[in-house]
Amino acid sequence: MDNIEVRKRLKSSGLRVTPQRIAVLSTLVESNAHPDADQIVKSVRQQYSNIAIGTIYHILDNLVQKGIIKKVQTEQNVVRYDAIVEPHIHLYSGEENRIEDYFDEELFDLIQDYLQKKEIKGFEVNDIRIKFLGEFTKERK
Amino acid sequence: MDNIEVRKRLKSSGLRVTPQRIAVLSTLVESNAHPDADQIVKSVRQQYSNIAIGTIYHILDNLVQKGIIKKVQTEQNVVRYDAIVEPHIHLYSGEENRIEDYFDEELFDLIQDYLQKKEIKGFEVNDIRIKFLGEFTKERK
DNA sequence: ATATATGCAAACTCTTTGCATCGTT
DNA sequence: AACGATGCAAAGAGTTTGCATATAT
Repeated sequence: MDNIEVRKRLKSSGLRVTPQRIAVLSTLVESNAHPDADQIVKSVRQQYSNIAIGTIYHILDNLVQKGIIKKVQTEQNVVRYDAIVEPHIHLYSGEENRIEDYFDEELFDLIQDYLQKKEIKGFEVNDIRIKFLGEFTKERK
Repeated sequence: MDNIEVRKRLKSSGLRVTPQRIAVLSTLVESNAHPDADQIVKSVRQQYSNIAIGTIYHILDNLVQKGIIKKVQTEQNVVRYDAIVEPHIHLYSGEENRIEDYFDEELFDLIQDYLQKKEIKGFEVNDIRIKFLGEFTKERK
């Protein structure tokens, strides 16, 4: 996704299009490492050396509110961010503290179908989060 | 589970059986609310008024290391704890910040079977974490 | 007796907040 | 011009750490 597309996404969400927001969202879109706020700060500061940490947190909050990005929880105590909002699975290695995306529509369909047949009493499901904990092997390294 | 069972669990894991550990683990076993460290401190202090926060964190870490309890991530930035280590799903309402357990062996079997047939390239799955985000309806309230 | 656990307090990390200034619409 | 966004610094929450003392084995 290029900058024009990033600007469009911001604009259509009703957020003002500022250089800082473009930089934050671009960074996130270009990264597949699910960076935390600190990593985003470091990355964005290569371009905007004086962007404030508070601003980064504000922007990330804005983007989450608008559904443009998602928060990712980790075993550590740090929020990470993901620019992919389509359903997907996170492969997580605690040893490496590494998150990779794993797309498997078939599996999601399987679960969706299951939930439709056998609904949960007293709970309405809006979103499904699946995480596989484990270890990355050579092929993926 | 009574205190004797809690002591057994601690002992068989190799941890020294201290009153503080018994209190922390008992609290966790008796709660189904997936409490965070602060809530555990408050609960345990009804019995041991001078237990230190640092000690609670130490104990919780010990228990997690030994696989007696598990950490639970939430949308907020607080770690919560779960004494149930068997596979189960978490129903989570952000509005209420509430986590409920949902046991569904059939669904886990479904996923297990699926993973056995179609393994993920470059990743070995050790644990599956599933969370449904949504809203609790009247019946469950 | 020894190794480990606890209590306490200080330190640390990540995140949030208040407020003046700046920039987008 | 007006409202919202940014920068800065201080504060806050949750968690970790160091060290002396206490306790389980």
